[in-house]
Amino acid sequence: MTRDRLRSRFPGRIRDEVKEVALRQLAEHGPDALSINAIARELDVSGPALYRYFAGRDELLTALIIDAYGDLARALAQAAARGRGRSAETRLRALARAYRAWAVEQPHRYRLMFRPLLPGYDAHTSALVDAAQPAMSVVLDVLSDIPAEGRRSPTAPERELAGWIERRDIPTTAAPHALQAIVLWSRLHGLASLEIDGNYASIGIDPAPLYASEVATVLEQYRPAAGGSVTRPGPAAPR
Amino acid sequence: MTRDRLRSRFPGRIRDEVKEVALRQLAEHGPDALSINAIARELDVSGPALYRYFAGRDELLTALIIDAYGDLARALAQAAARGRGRSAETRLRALARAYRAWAVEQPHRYRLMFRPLLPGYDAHTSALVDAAQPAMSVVLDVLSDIPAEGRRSPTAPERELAGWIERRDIPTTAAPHALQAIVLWSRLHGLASLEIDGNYASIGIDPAPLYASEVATVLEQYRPAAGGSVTRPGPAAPR
DNA sequence: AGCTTTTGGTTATAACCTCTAACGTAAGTA
DNA sequence: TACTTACGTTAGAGGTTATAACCAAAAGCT
Repeated sequence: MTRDRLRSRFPGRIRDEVKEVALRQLAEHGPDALSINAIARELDVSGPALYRYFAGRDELLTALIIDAYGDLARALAQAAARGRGRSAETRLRALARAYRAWAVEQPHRYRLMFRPLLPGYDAHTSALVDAAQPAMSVVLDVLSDIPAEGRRSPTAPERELAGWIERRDIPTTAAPHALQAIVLWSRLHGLASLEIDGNYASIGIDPAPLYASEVATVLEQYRPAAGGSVTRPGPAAPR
Repeated sequence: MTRDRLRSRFPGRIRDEVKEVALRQLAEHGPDALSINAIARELDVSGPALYRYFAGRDELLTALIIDAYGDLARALAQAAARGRGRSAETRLRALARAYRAWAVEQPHRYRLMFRPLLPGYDAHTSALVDAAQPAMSVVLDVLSDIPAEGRRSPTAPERELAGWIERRDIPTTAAPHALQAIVLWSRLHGLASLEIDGNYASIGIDPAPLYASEVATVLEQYRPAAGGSVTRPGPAAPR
C-alpha cells in the first residue's frame, strides 16, 4: 500500500500529532484507555508504526505528563503576570484560580500528572520531578514578593528546604517562602483533585470559596506576629 | 482434572480470598497490573472460574475500594477512640496521624480510593460515595466535640452544607463543623497523596510537621474572633 | 545518473489480557 | 434414585503491547 507517510502529512511535528490524538482519546475514554493501537488507527497508520516515534506506551505517557506540567506552569505564569501591578495577595489568589481552572478544564491531564505509572523509581522519574519544577517556581516567585520582615526563626522543615533550594537553580530570595509554597501547593492539589473527581459536587457545595480561603490562611499562617503564631509547625510532630 | 474446588478450600470466604490475592498483586505490580487471570493463576484455578464470584474486573476493583474506605474509617475511629479523654485538638491531631499512617502504609489502597475507574457516572458511583461517608463521619464526630460558642454567621458554603447534612443520616449537631471537616479532609488528602507519590521525599523534607500544622490551622481558622477572622471564605470567590 | 544507506513504514507473531459460550462434573435435593 | 443447580473446565472472539523480519521510499554520495 504505502499510503501517505506520516512524515509528509505532519512534517516536523509527528510526535505532537500523536500526542494530540492521545489527549483526545484520553479525554473521551478515560485514563486507562490510552492505546497505542487506537491512536495508530485514528492516524490511519498501522500499529507498530508509532514505535518509530515513541519507545512504547510508557514513554508516550511520560511525554504527556511533562507537557502537562509545562502547560500548567505557563497558565500559572500568565495569571501571575496579568496581576503584576496588584498586591501579592491578589496575585496569589489569581494563581489559585488559574490552578483550579486548569485542573477543572482538563481533568484527564491533571490526573495524569499525579498518577504514578511505573513502580520503577528510575531515571525517568527524576525527569518528571524536573518537569514539575517550573510550575512550582511560579508560585515561589509570587510568594517571594511578599516582604519577609520580622520573621521568626526558621522551623525545622524550613531549614530542610533551604538546602534543597540551594541545590537547584532557584534564587535564594525565595527560600523563606518555600514552605509556604509547598503547603499552598498541597492544599490546592487536595482541593483540585477532590473537585475533579466530583467529591464536592456530590455533596452539593461550591469549592470556589475554599480555594480563596486556603490562599488566605497560607498567607496568614506564616506571618510574623498576628494570631497565627500559635500555629507554627510544632516541634517536629509529636510522633 | 477437577482439582479441589475453591468452595471446599475456602469455605464461605472465596470473595475475600480473591480480594486478598488481588491486594497482594496490586501492591507488588502496580495499580494497572490487577489481572483476573493472574489472580486465578495464583489461586490455582483456571481463568473464567472467578467470574462466578465477580462480575468482572471492575466489580472486583470497586469491591476493593469499598473495603478500603471501610478499613480507613475503622482506623480513624480507633485513633479517635484511643484519645477519648483528651482535648478535641489532640484527638484531631491523632486522627490526622492515623490518616497519614494508613495512607503511607498501604499507598496502593489509598490511591485506589481516589482513582476514577469508569467514565460511567452510574449507580455504582453512588455506592462509592456512600462507602466514603463513614470515614467522614469520624472526622465530623471529633470536630463536633468542639464547642461552637460565639460563632459568626454561617458562610455561603456552610449554608450549602447544612442542606446536605439534613439529607443524610448525620446528626445535625455536626452541621456547624461540616465545612471544617471538608477542608481538613482536603488538606490531609493533598498531603497524603503528594507524600505517597514521593513528592516530599524528592525535595527532602519531612511531611510530619505539615500534618500537625494543617490540623492546627483548621481549628484556628474557623474560631470566633482571634486572628482568623480576616480569613473567612470571602464573598463567593471574585470570579 | 546511479548506487548505497538510512529512514519509515508494512505484515506476522508471541504473549498477554477480559469476557462469553458451551460443556461436563460434582454436589445438593425431591 | 433421579433431577437440578452450582462450579469449574476448555475453546474462542477480540482486544492489547511489543518484537522481528521485511520492503519501499527518500536522502546522500560519487
